[in-house]
Formats: sequence, C-alpha cells, structure tokens
Amino acid sequence: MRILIIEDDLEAAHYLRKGLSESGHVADHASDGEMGLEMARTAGYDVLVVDRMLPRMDGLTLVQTLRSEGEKVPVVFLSALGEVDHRIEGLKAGGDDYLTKPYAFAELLARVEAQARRRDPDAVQTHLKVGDMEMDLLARTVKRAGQNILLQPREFRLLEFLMKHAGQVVTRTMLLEKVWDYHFDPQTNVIDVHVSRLRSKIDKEFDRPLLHTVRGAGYRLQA
Amino acid sequence: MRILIIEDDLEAAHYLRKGLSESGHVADHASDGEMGLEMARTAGYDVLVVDRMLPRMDGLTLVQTLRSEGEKVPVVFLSALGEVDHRIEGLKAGGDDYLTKPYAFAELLARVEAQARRRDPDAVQTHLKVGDMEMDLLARTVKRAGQNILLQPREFRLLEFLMKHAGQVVTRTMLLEKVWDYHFDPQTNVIDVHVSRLRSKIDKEFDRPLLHTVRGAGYRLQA
DNA sequence: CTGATCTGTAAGAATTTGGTAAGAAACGCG
DNA sequence: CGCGTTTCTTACCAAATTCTTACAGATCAG
Repeated sequence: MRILIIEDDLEAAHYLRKGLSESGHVADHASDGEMGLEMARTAGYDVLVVDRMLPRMDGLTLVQTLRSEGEKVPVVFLSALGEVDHRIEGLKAGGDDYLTKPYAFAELLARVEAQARRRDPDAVQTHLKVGDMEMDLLARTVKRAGQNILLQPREFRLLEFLMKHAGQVVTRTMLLEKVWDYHFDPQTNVIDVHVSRLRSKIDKEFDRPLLHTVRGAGYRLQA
Repeated sequence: MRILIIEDDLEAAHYLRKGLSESGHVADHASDGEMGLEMARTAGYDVLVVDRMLPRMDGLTLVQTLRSEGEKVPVVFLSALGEVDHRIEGLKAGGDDYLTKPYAFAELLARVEAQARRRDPDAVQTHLKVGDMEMDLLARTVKRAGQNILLQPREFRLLEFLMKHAGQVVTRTMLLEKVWDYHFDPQTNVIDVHVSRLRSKIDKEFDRPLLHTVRGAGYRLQA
C-alpha cells in the first residue's frame, strides 16, 4: 500500500515510515503543507496521513483544497488537539479519521489499513491464492501444494504483487515502480534476475509453471 | 476460550479457526444456520461469530431465536453489508458487535476477545501454548518440552507478546510499543539483544527453533 | 549500604541480501 | 535457417541487516 505522510516533525515521520514499511507498505514523506499537497496531487496514494499543524499550509486547508479538486483519497488526521470540536472540524474538512497525539503506532496502522480497505477491499488482503499456491501476508509465508517455500524479502514483494494481479500481464515498469520503488529505468536486469530466482523457487519442482513470460510485455502469473 | 464460527465460506472459516487457535482459543465451526443454532444451544461457547448470510437459516434469525430462548452468549456478526441500517438491524437482533467484510483478522480477534472479556472478566488468557512451549501468565512460568525455563521480566513480556501473535510476523515497531512502551525509534539494538537472549533460553537446547527471524520485517514465533 | 540481578548500550562479527555483469539460451522475424 | 533481440541463469561482491558478546548503569532486596 502506498501511503503519504505529511508531517513536519521529522523524527515522528521517520518512525511512522519505518513502522509502515515493516508492515509491508510504502510510505513517502512531505514535511510541509505545500509539498504535501503537491505530492498528494501527483502520485496516487492509497491513504494520506496528515498532521493538522504544518508549516506553509495547515492540514485542514490542504485537505479542503484536495477535496475541492475532487480528490477522494482517504485521509487520517493527526493532531495534538483532542477536542470534539477539532475532531468535527477535521471530518468536515474531508478527513476520514482522526487520531490524537500521542497515539500508538499500532492504532495508526489499524486505522490507515481500515481506511484503505474501505476504499479498495483488495488493497489489504491478508491471504492470496493462485492455483495451488497460497500466500499469507501476516505470517509472511508462501506455500505451494502444501509445501512451504522460503522467499527473500524482495522476492516476497515481487510475488505478492504478481499474485495481486494474477491473470494480468504485469509490465516491467509496473514492477519497478511498485516492487522496487524506482521511478526510472535502472538500465540493468534486476527484474530478470529476481524473476529467475523466484521461478526457481515456485515453479522449478512443479510440473505446471505459474509464472509465464509475455515477450515484449512482461510477466503473468496464472494457474 | 471456546468460540463457535457459523460461516458457510469454508475457506474463510478455516482461516479463522487457524488464527483463533494460534491465539490460544478453541474454535468450532458450523457451515449452515441450523447446524449453528444446534451447536450454539448445546455446547457452552464464550462467543459466537456469525455470518449474516447463511444457508438454511440466516444469521439474524439464528440470533433472534437464541435470544428468545434466553441465551446470552455474545455474538459478533460478520457481513458483507456495510450499511448503517444493516448494522442497526444486526444489533437489534441481539448482536453485540458487527464487522464488515473484508476485515482484518486482528480486528476480529480484538473484538471477539473484547466481547468475551465483557462477559467474563476472568476469562482472559492465563495460559498460552505454541508448539511444545507453554506459558502460564499467572504463575509467570514458561516450559518447553516439560522443562522449566527461567525468564527475566522483559524477556517474559517479549515472549508473551510473541506467543499472543504466534504465526504472525511481529514487527520491531510493534515490539517497541507493546513490550517497551517506546513510541519512538530508540536508535539502538535493544530488541535484537533481547531476542538473542530469549532465543538462547527457549531455542538453544532444542533442535526445532520456534523463534524465526523475518528479515526486513521482524520476528515470528511458530512451531 | 551492599551485593546481586536486570536492562540497555555499543562495537564488532557473522550472516544475508540484492544488485551487477557476463555469457547462455530462447525467441521471432525475414 | 540465421541473425538480432530479448530473456534467463549464474557467479560474484558490496551493502545492509541481524546476532553476539562484553560492559556499565540502574534497580532492588536484604
């Protein structure tokens, strides 16, 4: 899941990013309101986490602006102010949830995921299945035909993405963006190498391969 | 805790059972409304998890029937319908909580345990088990393969948390929050050190390790 | 007050991982 | 069939992560 954190406290932001990435998400960070607005407009995030108080443009205004432009991405407000009125203000401005500092990270994670799920039920699957292969996102385990398969972190992300798009052709560019977070051409064959490694783990010992090459386009995972 | 899952989707039911049993509960399963009603009447469950839509007798009717018979067991409804009206219907029929699909397993677990606790405050976990390792929360003792293991307080909290989330990856951030009560990045390797110490006590002399490292994410306790 | 125990820090070791590059193989087209 | 192109595989190395150990401050019981 792609999450944008708009927060001027650098330490807090760093802490959030780390926690989110441990939980398998990708988090970007903007440290002031204007930068946040800019980023929220361009890149397609699944959820925004917005501090109420920000330099250059406060969180409320930011979200109001986004909403007036028709942007519907879910927003979770962070704020030091716990008053009911502030909460209502936040929701009226177009926020979807509101968290008062200090908050537990686990709580933030739960709310962020709940928001994302509300918008896109498939975004927060915990269990994926393609053919006789299953992936458990919580346990971070993969099985094929009942047999456990050990994957490296990057291989896991790769397979996760492929499984979430099972049956569709996944292009190299998509993989670079969503699995590697590269927004440029690395001019190397990283993808090929990882696909090869993945294949040797999920397809090698089985007669029916799941991961297919689509020449000139990319790859497709299919039973 | 004894839980009855009344759910016709076999895969979902299986997944719930697995999760609940990893969290130390005992879960039974009924795949249609009539069977569910029958089982709920006879065996004394602590909580029922009921799908709204069921073959042979829908969830609402089931719960209404139970309530009319004076059965007070807490009920958590599951439903694909998120509308406010449906929620109200469920609560009016005698449900105690309501969860909209798709839901995160952790959320379900939290609500189920909350319901059980509400009913019987003493029913909280006092005993955890993962593989051949057991923890007694009251006596503050840990055994593996019948052998007593002495843990320091912090190690005990750490293991307790890991056992309560057995089978799932537990991130460093979660550990910091729940075991250390830190809400920031300590910039040290406290966790690593304690995990290492814990390992040397619970895994060293045994051939099959329970505590696994999940690179880039955290740790997982699993038999 | 004192000794024992517990917890956290720091540093270096060990391990794992991911990326690069080079050559092999497969493919498609004329 | 042969050639250019794309894709696959393998080996290697640098970087990042995790593990272990030793030590010192803090805490607690007696």
